[in-house]
Amino acid sequence: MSVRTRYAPSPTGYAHLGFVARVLINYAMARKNGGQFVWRNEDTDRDRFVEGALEYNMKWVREFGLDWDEGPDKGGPYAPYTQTERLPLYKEAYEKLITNDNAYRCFCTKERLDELREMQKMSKQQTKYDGLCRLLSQEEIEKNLTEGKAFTVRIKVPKDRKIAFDDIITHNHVVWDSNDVDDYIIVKSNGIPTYHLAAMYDDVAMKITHVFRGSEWLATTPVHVLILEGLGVPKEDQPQIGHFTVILDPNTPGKKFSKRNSNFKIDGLIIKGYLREAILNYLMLLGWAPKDNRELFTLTEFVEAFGLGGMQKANPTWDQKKMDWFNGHYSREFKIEEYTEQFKAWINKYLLTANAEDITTVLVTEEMSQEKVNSLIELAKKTLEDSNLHLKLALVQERAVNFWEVLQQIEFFYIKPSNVDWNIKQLAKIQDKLPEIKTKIHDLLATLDEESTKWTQETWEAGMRKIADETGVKAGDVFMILRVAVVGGPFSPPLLESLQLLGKAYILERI
RNA sequence: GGGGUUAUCGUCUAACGGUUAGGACAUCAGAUUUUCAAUCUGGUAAUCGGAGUUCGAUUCUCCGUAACCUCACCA
Repeated sequence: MSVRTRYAPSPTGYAHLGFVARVLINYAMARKNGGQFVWRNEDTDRDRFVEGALEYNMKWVREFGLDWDEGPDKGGPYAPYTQTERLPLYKEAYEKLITNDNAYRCFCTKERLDELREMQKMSKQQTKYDGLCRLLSQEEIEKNLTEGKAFTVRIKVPKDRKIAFDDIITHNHVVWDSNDVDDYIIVKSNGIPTYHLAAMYDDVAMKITHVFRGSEWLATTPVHVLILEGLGVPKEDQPQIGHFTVILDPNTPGKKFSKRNSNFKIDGLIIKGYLREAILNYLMLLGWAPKDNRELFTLTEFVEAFGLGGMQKANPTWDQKKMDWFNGHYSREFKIEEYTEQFKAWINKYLLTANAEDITTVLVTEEMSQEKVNSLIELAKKTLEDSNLHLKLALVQERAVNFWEVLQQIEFFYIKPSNVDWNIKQLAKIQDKLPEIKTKIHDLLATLDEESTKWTQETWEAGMRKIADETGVKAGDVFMILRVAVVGGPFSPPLLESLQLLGKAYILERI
């Protein structure tokens, strides 16, 4: 039997990187085994439905280079792949469950349920349905039905039984006492099934062999086992189920990473100019590790190396430093032409198309104002026109973590630094000599003809060292003075190479 | 409170019941260097606690502890 996995999000919100991590596992499992990967649209919650969420989430998963074989957008042999288009199927299923006494209609009102729960909480009892409607006679049920009373359908959990399943990720044999399991509602009073019924029914109907889902589903797994049994699905036709970890936020220890952290927005890192392959690679290793501890994987290499044995049980914490390291690694691997193309693609595709809100939440920080962000975006447009862009990028490629940093590091090539900060540690002791040295550097460069053979880094360097001798300061300090004048601060790409690209007029204007 | 899951350096993790408990990121020191990086070399750093099984426990069992998930007509 062919391996089939699925990713089944509900279109109730916008995806975050946790989505991508989960798709990655399902995708790898299917691809590794030559099977199919299915996208199913679980839109049974009409109240929380968000228009456009499905399309948005699909678009971004695709941006990461992940694709699926069957889904609401492309159809397939088990269509439809949107649950609200499958309602008649579920109806048939739950009627069968009722007929076979695996489920029952519950006419309790929301108010009674709320009251019941309140009372149980107050008396520190387990909050659980009390089973009142289990007691209804056939006559009472018929009467309620003819009166048109609204009802939900609940799973009828048997008494005094063990319910067990084997988790294919944690490799646990998990056992529940059925008396601890609630009679969950599997069909709402509007006739639409809840996750429990719809997902189980569809996994079987779509011949899904392996279900990888979040650990939030572990607690309701006994319900799912019961539904599968009640539906009469033989063991060998049931999907195998595994629960995987959630990614934790280092800023709020022990808490799930949320989209509120802009680094976890699905497009947050992308807008900052991180590379897809780097993000993907980092995500692979959050929750999975190979026996040999290899860390660098392309998507195809990951698929090749993937195995259930490497799945982790404990929740990992996001480490931005490691994310940065991966991005630096992949950035440095590019030839400069490719790197330049990637940079331009980032500007065109992500930076300039991002909406104002995304820009603000992702790029504006304590250190960077909205005005600064806006001016850098203007700069980004300008770099697109620069035929010498690749020469500048070559100087910053190995020292920037992401493209947004690149932009900041090449800014001085285009814009004269507005607030030059001379108050730096290295120059603290020679503040009084600054004017003299600046004049000498200016003279040195001003007297050289840009067209002449003397206009070289060697000449500059020799001249700079001579100035150092004459004024009795360290050569490094003289270089630093020139650096601060030209760049505006103590950090820069290689100085002389930068000057060469800048040109004489621009240098003299600044020193 | 009930049920379930998890626990190795700061972080991600490796270790048929037998290793000086390994690697990566981070960190520290050194080399290189006109700055910052990058690169190279080296160092610091961990088995949650307590019993038990065993010749021997990071690994198996039990008891604690902590964290997470769940206890909705949400998924």
